[in-house]
Amino acid sequence: MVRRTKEEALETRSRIMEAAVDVFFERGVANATLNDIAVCADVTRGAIYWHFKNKLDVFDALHDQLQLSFADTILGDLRNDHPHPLLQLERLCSDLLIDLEVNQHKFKVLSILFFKCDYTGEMEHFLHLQNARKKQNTQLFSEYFTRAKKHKHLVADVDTMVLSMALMSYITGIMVDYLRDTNSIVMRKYAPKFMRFFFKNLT
Amino acid sequence: MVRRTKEEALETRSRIMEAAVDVFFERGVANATLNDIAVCADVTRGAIYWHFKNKLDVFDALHDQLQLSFADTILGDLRNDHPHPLLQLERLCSDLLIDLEVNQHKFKVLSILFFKCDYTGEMEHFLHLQNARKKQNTQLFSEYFTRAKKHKHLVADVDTMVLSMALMSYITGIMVDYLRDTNSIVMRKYAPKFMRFFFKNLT
DNA sequence: TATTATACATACATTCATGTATGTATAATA
DNA sequence: TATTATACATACATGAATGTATGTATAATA
Repeated sequence: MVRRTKEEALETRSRIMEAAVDVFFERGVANATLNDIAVCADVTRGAIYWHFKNKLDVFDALHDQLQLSFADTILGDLRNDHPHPLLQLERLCSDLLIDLEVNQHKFKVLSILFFKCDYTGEMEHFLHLQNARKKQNTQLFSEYFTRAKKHKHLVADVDTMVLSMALMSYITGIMVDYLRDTNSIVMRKYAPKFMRFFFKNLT
Repeated sequence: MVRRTKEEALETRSRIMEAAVDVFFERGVANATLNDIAVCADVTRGAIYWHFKNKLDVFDALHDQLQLSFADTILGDLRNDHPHPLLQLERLCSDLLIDLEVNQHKFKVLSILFFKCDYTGEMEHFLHLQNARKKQNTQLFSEYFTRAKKHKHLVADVDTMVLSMALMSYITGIMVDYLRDTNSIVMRKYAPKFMRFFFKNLT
């Protein structure tokens, strides 16, 4: 029994979160027990109850982390004033998809969100969060199209919001299908193809 | 305590399945108890254990039912030798999406599959089933494109499988986004728009 | 340096769903 | 019509996860 420093405590907290990712990924959120997570993080349940209110609170932390990372990526990309916004967006989307193949952490967390948890009861709240984020991200996507209009790369009468929603759903679908069956395609090869197809009749 | 006839027994079985849909939809598969389902179906757990092995077996029945219905719809449509396969497929996809808004049962079951269950442990099996079905349905989709090539509606050098996969993912994404937030769009209005956009550069 | 709050570990009580075993009235069947 | 299998209902034992209460060694702080 040792009293940890504040630094060590923070490290414990993030170890718990990493362990939660692994346990949620393998056992599912509903089926995962706090003891599973504790064992995986090499602590006891006491530690988890110290850092988090309960299992939901752990999930909440993971959820928040991912949601923010997505919006950040887009916002960061938007700061770059690209001469051809459509190509810029095409590249961004392609990269987002390919990142699933590269970034093991994102892959696991997204797999959890799509396939390893049920959004009922207190979990339903997270669907609302996802919807809110989706609307924000759709807005961000439409910004690319608006810029494209200014560059005369896009005819003025297209509905940028419908276009953004379509693109968002397209990406969601590709992600879902990929996460469900990782072996079905190699993202590095197919993501550009899929995206090229979408943007082909725009550029 | 009455002994039911065979007819009544079959009715009991389907009542249990319907109740399961409602309970799974509200409480989630993992969180739903067999007692919840029993109460909802106005029977006891004994009845469920008589008709099904356990909760997973109930889910399996629901899963099977839906999977078959989808393939049937496509196969039935393919029997119709339409003069313009691309428009035929566009219409089919649009109808499939709009059906979510009309058919309450499909809506609930698909919501369960996407958002109310986690595919871990013994549930993982169903992901494999879904992958297998997806491959079959993608094949069926590509049949439309192959026919379109014969009609010279599609240039010969496009990869029909990639096109089918893209379309499949597109539909998946639209479904997921719609099921997650039913109020975001009116399918009757947007499904044709989304589909038109996809087929615009093909037709 | 004395005190206090921290960062956990340990122990316990409660709840609750599951599977199974058993009971039983009555269709089905011969 | 007698028998048997059916279609459930009821009762019970088991296990397991949760939340909390309590213990404690030591950073932090004054």
